[in-house]
Amino acid sequence: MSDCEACVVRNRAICSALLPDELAILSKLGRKQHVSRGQTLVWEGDEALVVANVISGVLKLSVSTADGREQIVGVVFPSDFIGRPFGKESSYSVTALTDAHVCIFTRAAFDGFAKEHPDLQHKLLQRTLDELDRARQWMMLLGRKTASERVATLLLEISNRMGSTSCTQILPFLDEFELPLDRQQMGDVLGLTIETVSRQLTKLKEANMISLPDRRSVVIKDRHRLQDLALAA
Amino acid sequence: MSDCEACVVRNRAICSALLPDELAILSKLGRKQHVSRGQTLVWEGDEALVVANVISGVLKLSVSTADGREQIVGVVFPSDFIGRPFGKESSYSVTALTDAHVCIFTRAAFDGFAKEHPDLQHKLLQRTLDELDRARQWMMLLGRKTASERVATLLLEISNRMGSTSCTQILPFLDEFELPLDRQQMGDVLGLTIETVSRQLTKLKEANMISLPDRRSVVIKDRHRLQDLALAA
DNA sequence: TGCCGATTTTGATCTGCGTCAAATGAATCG
DNA sequence: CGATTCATTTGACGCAGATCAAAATCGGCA
Repeated sequence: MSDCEACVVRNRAICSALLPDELAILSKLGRKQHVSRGQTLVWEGDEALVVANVISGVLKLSVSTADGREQIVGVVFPSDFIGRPFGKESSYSVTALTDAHVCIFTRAAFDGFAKEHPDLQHKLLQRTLDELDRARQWMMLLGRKTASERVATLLLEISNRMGSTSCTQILPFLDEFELPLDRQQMGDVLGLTIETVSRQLTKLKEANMISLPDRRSVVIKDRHRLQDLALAA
Repeated sequence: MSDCEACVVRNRAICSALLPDELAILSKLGRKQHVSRGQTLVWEGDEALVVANVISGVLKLSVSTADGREQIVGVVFPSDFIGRPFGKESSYSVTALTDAHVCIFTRAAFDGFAKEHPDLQHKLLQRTLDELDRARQWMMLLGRKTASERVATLLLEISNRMGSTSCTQILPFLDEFELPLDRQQMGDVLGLTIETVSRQLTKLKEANMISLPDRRSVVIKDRHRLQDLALAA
């Protein structure tokens, strides 16, 4: 793999737990790979043979039923970690929502390296704990929030996640951003249909909380009111 | 704390990662505590000051909205780990569903010990990854499954979890068991109302997939059909 | 610039589950 | 052992969001 020291996510990915010489060893185990929008990196139910760091782009983690219903169970951004180290088949598919670059490892190679590097495992544990907290917050959304609360929550969540990984790095969130998801995918994250998502967006627009310059863009015009709605107060 | 070597969950809890002399040190940091049914160990939003292992009993992890809606985001059984090590406030409450015994540590003491014991952190990482997989499967349930599919899934899940922690230890699941949840709590796990849960149970009973000897007992009479329903095929 | 296919929005209608209310059953206690 | 209380079930009805259908809008490309 090319130079890790120059990697744009060097300081945010789990690699930040490593010293330069350790990083050099790890870099030999992985390789940089391009993933095109729509391409699936890991299939639900397959043995998880690879893990990866996201360098650029956005990917979804999704679960499907036999009859074709889909639920997106996670969205990963640059510097996030993908995959299931230490055994087990993957319980979800990983698919690129935008063109992406990932830094990919075979699970066997990564596991072996991780065993020898407690600091890396510590970083991974913290990340996994954070991810679990996020998943649980989302369970509240899916189990108990109304459609408008769900859509408001998603917009704020994306605003926050995109902000913290934006090039500027300074803003905690962005008031204007491009959605990495289309309407169908927003429905799949929120447990709603495409029509309901569309209707709720129109309502938020009419209530002057947001505007929608084009189908992929969102401008948050009244963050405060959007937050009140999202919190389900 | 009393003798860890004799602990009933010694071989299943994260402590199994430790050697006898390490265990002796850890045991000095914690203490055994009784928690009565209904008692809350950790409050949502509070700084997470304790972590614990469950020795006996069942506890729920729950999230609430300002206006009183509740979602149960996890149910923990004997040998499971509770809490959020390494900083952060707790994003959920922990409350006993039955009388319970836990082996409790201050977070500071546990964090310090864990830092020195990579094997413990490794165990904790695996457990957290498993928990995350379970949470994501539950997101599919909450986002996309119908009421009857949800109830079927819950019954099978409890059957499995209770089986693997039962005294016999041999069975992968139990066909007869006591529910640790009442109807309201089942609704709170499933994102349904108490009435819907009750109606679906009646339907499953009428379809001869289960029987309900009393309000807390369930007998699975046709696991195969129940599984088909749960899988949403 | 104007056409074509895909995405999104909007409209009309339906339905699964929620809400409200009452009846039944099971546990506790004097 | 009957009275009280709480949990659960059952019934009637309403509504948020799903479904089905059509119109509008956007993006790409010749």
